[in-house]
Amino acid sequence: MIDLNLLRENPDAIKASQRARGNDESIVDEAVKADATWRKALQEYESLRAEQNAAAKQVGAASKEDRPALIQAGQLLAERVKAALEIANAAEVHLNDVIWKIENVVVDGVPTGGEENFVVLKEVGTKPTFDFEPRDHVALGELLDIIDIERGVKVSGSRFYFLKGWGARLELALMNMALDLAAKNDFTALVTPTLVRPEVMAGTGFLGAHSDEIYYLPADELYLTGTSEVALAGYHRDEIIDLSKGPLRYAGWSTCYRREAGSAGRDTRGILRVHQFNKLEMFSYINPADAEQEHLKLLELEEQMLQACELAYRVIDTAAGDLGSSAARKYDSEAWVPSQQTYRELTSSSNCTTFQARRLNVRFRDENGKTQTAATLNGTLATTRWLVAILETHQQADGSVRIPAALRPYLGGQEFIPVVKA
RNA sequence: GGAAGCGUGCCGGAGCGGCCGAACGGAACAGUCUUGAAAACUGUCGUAGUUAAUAGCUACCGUGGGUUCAAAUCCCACCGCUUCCUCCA
Repeated sequence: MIDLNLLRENPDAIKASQRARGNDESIVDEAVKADATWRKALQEYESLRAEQNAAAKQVGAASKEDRPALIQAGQLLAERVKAALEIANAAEVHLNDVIWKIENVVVDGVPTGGEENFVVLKEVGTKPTFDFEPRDHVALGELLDIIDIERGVKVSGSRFYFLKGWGARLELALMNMALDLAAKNDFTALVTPTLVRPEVMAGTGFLGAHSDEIYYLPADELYLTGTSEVALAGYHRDEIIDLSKGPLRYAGWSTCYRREAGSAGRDTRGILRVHQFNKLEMFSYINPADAEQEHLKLLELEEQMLQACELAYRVIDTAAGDLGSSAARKYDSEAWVPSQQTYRELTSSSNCTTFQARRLNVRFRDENGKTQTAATLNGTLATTRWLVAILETHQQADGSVRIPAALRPYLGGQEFIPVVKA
């Protein structure tokens, strides 16, 4: 949710953001109008209510004889109050309807345009070259007997899989390495719930246009989360958190569930795009003044992970039109996937400024003791998808896969994943 | 799943339908005293909306409805917690 004060003081800034995103600008004018209407209605109601409160007090103090007349007057007043309240409530509902449609105001410097208008900030590492015909991760998974897609489909349907043997261990090793890195950098580990209430899901901004991406359990009114970001953002909902000793940082591990409703036919091969995977997510609660700096820190840690996995990658600054509704800026890092001869997203880090926290009512006390809405940021430190890039990048001619040195301590020192099928 | 009880401010804990945004205690903060500290004493001590306003007004006593001139206080529903029983790990 955007800041109402910004709407009142500088609606043009919001319009500019809407333009950059390719969103409707006129909704800002509508919001300004709705806000004014609501405030007027609210004042109307409040002054009537004040009158009523005073009148009710008189009844209490009045003598037996005077009471009937006062009560009768009060009855009339009560009706007017009720009517005024209804008007004010309706105005507030309308205001919220409009205001919730406005997406977060983008940070200065975010490239304008749509999905293809991203700016490449850097390219790191050398893309692997092979003096043999490289296999894709599906072939490698079969050869090494570490990814069983066939049985995943048998048990759960398309876009499901089993990780097996070294595959399962590799994923856990990756998660553990990421967790260690996070812990070293002041992130508290959290294993989070993956079923959340509607308010939390809505608060994080996932129930907007893309709500059909989300699994929902109507019998229990719970949503399955597509990322632990949801639980991590809800963690401090309705709290005044203490940021006086610095930001609150969490590293949330969870399984993630995505319906992939809009991507039928896309990435159908392998485990690049699946309904269920695991992820370690960084999440920071911070003073908004420090949010951009924190964003760079998250990116830096993501890069450390990519480098530890010895992957070639690039970092992009996502264009405004491709940002999620909560994000004011988003950096993605994409690793080179040899079988596709292209970069694929492995991490995504968003600065949500105060947008998410305002919806979830997460505040802190500033230097003056005043409560202020906190800023929230999130970033990926590891996901199951990383296995795709790792396996394909480090494959050998015989199909075995070299394990990056940084991961070996988490795998009992193992250096290669051996071929088990001829 | 069945039964009973309970949900009040940072915590504990009062609260006859009007005088309750809420007693009292603790914690915290500030000050007095003290060489310093403790103790004692004094004071401050919720959040939000509206407003030019740290004035006023409004709202909030689990949540949502209702009754009433007036609700923390009565009624209904829901949610949560505790205990007992049952069940299952």
